[in-house]
Formats: sequence, C-alpha cells, structure tokens
Amino acid sequence: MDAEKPPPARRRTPRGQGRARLIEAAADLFATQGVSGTSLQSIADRLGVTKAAVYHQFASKDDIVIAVAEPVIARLASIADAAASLAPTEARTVAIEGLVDLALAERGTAATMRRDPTMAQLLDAYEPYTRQIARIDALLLGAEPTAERRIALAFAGGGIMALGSLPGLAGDPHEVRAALIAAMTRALAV
Amino acid sequence: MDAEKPPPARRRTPRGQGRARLIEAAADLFATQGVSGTSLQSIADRLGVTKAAVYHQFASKDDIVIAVAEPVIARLASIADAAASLAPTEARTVAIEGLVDLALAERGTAATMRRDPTMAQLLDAYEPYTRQIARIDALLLGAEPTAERRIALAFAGGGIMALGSLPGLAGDPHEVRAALIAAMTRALAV
DNA sequence: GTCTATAGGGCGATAGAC
DNA sequence: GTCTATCGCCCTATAGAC
Repeated sequence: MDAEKPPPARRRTPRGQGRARLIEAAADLFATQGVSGTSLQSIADRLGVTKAAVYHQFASKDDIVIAVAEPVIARLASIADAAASLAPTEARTVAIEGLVDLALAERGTAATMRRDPTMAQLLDAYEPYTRQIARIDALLLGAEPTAERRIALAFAGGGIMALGSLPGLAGDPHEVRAALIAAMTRALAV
Repeated sequence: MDAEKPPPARRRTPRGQGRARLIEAAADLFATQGVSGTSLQSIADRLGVTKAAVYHQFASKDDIVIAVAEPVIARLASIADAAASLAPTEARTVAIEGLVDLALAERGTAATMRRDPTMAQLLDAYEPYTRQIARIDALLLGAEPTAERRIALAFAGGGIMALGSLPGLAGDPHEVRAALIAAMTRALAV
C-alpha cells in the first residue's frame, strides 16, 4: 500500500448538497411552469451555475424529474407501511391522514406528479412509483372495489392533489388539515 | 353601389370547419402532452397541413389555447345562468350536476384548463373565464363562505377535473355520472 | 387557405479545459 | 464541480408565392 495519504480535503459544500439544492430548484420550477416548460438553463440560472454543471449531477432531464419525485414516493411507501398492519378501518384513516399530510408538506411536487403530463407519463413507467400507488389504492378501495368506490377514489385523489391551486390556503394549518381530512373522508364514504 | 355581384363561391369546406378541426386537434394534444409540450408543428402534422396554415387561422399559440378553452367557458356560463334564478339549495344541485356533465363531456379540455400550468396562467388573466368561475364558486360556497367550505370547494374542484386520470371510466355512463355527483355532493356537504 | 422558405432563438446534450 | 464552447435539432413566428 502507499504511504499514509493526507485526509481528504473538506468539501466547501457538504456532499450531495449541490444535488439537493438542484432538486429543490427544479421541483419549484416544475410546479409553477410544468416540466416541459422548464429548461435546464432556467434551473441552472436559479442556482447561479451553467447548464454543464447541471449535467455533472444528472445525466438527463428525465433523471431530474425522477429525482424530484423520489421523496414523495418514499413518503407514499411510509404511509402504506404504516397502514399495512392495521385493521381495514384504521388503515383507511391512517392512509387518508398520511396523504393529506403528504399533500400539505410537498404541495407543489405532489400536485405536479399528478398533473404534469410529462411527469405523469414518466412515473407511470417507473415501477417504484406505481407499486406504492397500487398499495395505497388497495387500502382505500377496501375489499369490495365497486365501480362507485373506484370513481370516488379517483375523485378524492384528484382533490387531494389540487391544493396547488388553493391560493388562500393561508390560515390555521391545523384547521386546513382537519378540513381536508374531513372532505376526503366524506368523498370516500361510499 | 356596385352592380350585382356574383354569389360567393361555395367553399370546399364549410366556413370555420378548418378552425374547428384545428381546435379539436389542439385540445387533444394539449390534454395528452400539455400546452408547453405541444408544438405548432405537431398540431399541423395531425391535420396534415403545414405550420403556416395554422398561422393563417390563429395569430399565436396563445390564441389557440384560449380558443380551446372557449367552449368550456361557454358551458360554465350556461351553468351559472341556469342556477342564478333558483333558490340556494336547488342552485347548488344544478351547479354540481352541470359541472359533472361538463367534466364528462369535455373531459380532456376541462382537466387541462385546471392542470396545465401554461393554460391555467393564461386563463387566470382572461376575464371571461375568471368571471364565470367566480359565479360558480359563489353558488357552491353559499352565503357563509367559511374556511372549511372554501377548502372543501377547492378539494371538489380538483376532484371533478381529475377524470382524465381515470382509465377505467368505462362502464355505464349513468352510473359514472351518478357516482361523481354523489362524491362531489358528499365532499361539499360541510 | 395552402404552400415553401427562412429568420432568429432556445432546446437538450456533449467535449474538454481547469 | 465548475467553466466555455459547440453540435444538431426544434421552436415560434414571419414573408411572400400560388
């Protein structure tokens, strides 16, 4: 082996922070302009770097889109995990509350994942996403997935992700959360 | 005045039909690829003409976007008109049924108007649209627009426009319609 | 109402220096 | 991990013939 090497130079920015900043900027732009409407140049501009620096972190624009969705997918998995061991009624409650909290915490990205055509088509072909969606749908549909229940679920799914278009969502966060849970529970009460 | 003119030559295609076909093609592409993701070239390709022919009918891409939304705006106005002379309770019922029928009839476009960032931003600055939305919101919010009612309305508005993402919407249309009206009524029953 | 042709610029992506 | 420079393509929009 070689003689002792000097300790690796401390990065000026912690490992992965540049990547995290990029994901945050991209998520924000995707939410307001759509994926197709967001150029790599505009992402680079927001970070104060060039396009080439963006390409150093991600091989393609599609990779950035997936990376933006990843934290939401992870939360979907957590929700499904938490509900998996519960009885059907409690599982439904946990799933609804989890989805509302997710929609509120990741409002822009969660909405973009459902609304943006580019993002939606990419995710439909991304198995880690479709798997978690299938688990949550199964929880909310229950043992007897009638047509009426399926329609109510699609309706509620769209509603919960529509918060991006709620400008006056200001107000007591607890009140907002409770009202959303109530609305979703009512919509699903077939 | 001049002497009698010969009758105008019969158009090979009825007046405005080219325009209507273009709007239909654009609406379909906007719904599946988003406005930003749809080029004028792709619209022209679908019609079997060139881009220049498209520019003969519309001065800009924005004009096409507005033209696509126009039929939906007209139906929103009809719904608000029909409900205007009714008592609050009946007005709500008429509004809900009208919105469900609208969402089912113009599924792709109605969804695009709410979901697509480009379309939504254009419409937010288009007074004929915002005026009708305000009328319908007022009908559904009732005399006491509490925060909870506003949240339920936003939720229901997103849900009713989420039908584009319902692949299995096949089935008895009457059943689908009834299930949607029921889900929306429940969501709004604050 | 359609065409060809082109202006003028932005796009995603790559190469290679530092 | 950032830069400059560039490739090749596609974009919206315009000009002008038929």
